[in-house]
Amino acid sequence: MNAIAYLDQHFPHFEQGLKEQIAAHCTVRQISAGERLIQTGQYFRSTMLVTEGRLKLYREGEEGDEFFMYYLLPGDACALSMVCASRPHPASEIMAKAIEDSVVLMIPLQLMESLMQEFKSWYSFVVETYRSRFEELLQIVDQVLFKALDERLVIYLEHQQKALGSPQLQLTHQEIANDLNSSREVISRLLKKLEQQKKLVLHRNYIEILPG
Amino acid sequence: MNAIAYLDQHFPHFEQGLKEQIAAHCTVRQISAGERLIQTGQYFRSTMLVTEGRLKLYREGEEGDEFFMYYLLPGDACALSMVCASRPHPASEIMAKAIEDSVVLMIPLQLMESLMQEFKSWYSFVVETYRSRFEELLQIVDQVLFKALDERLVIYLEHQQKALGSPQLQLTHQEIANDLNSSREVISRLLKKLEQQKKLVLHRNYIEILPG
DNA sequence: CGCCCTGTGTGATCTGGGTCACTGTACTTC
DNA sequence: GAAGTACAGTGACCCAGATCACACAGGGCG
Repeated sequence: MNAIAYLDQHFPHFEQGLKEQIAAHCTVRQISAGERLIQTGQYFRSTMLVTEGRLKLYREGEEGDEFFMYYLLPGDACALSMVCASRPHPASEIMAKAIEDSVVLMIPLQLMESLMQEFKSWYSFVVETYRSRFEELLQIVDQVLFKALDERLVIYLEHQQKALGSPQLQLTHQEIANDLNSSREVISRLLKKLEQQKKLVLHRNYIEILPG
Repeated sequence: MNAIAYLDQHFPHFEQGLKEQIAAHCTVRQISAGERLIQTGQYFRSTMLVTEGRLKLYREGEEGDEFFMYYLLPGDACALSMVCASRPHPASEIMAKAIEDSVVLMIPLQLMESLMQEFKSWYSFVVETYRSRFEELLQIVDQVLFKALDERLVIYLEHQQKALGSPQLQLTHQEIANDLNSSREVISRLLKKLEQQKKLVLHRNYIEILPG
């Protein structure tokens, strides 16, 4: 599948000319499940549009802790690759990992400015991407600040359900603990509590969210 | 003082035409010390440029908790007013408070897009503002996530010193506790510890940061 | 001067959640 | 089917930080 076809499929609201320009200059990159896309401490040289698969975006702490922030799904752009990219900068401090085989279009940064000026739909897309990531980040800030772990866990599970599009979540307790920067035992206990409250059922290797 | 004069003083890198356009459409707003500028739950209708004074920007939790995020100083723009503004949106969930008598230029949102297209210096300014606030927010996230309170307090004090431009910080322990979403007693104890480490001297109503 | 009010110091206690040390249970591989 | 290897459950313990309950100091003001 070529760049234009991907763009048609996941970015249908882009003008034709915009799609052509992107296609002419971008490179299509395949990422296999488990692979890391952005490494902490690495420069950006391109903006990324996700067209296939599912990526998880993490914030990395200094001691190698990883904290899950959000998913990138087809049709999404990595706001960070736009933002941090805009000028040379020491370290990105974020990390993206593909959890499925994925495809991203890499748009060289130099193109950004002219696309912004030439195409209204690109301008709005970029601004909207900024806006929504910014807001997401704000959400994260006050979850971490103001909410206890049990509440954060519930929100996390809801997120997963939405992003994965299924009430069966293929997650181990250990993974959840990593994503929330907590520990397995604590997550196990909290999950058990939620099970008792009939909000979910625990199985081996997956969790079933009950509706309601 | 009129808008052009303010712009000349604090935004000298703007093109002349840009300054004129802004001056022609913005309104100059005076805010007195202690006044709140943005209320949680309120829509934005303009982007703000700070030209005088000092504003503190808070994130508000659901139960009325306030968490200090950063200062807005002359020459700064409120990234949030750009971001959230870009489309009607339920609630801002952030709050700005003037700690000195301040002046801001309010630029109507409709102007944004044409300014972006017409003026390179405006485009870079906006992108750079996004970038730096985004990064600040990321810093905040991992401070809160990965650092203990004593370390966060040190960072906070450094911030204050930089933003206020003086090693005498006119802050009560209670204020600091509010800003860090902690409690007075804990802050008092930690400050005492820092005093014992000769990093600062505690006085009534102000804290003196020792160099080094 | 005594009164009050704001800011500060300090101990006692409580609790969420992290850590340690296990046990138990499925599933895989040979 | 035995052994090894993820995953999951559970108790005991610890600690940062919150909360409570004070006591006290300085500064204004009648």
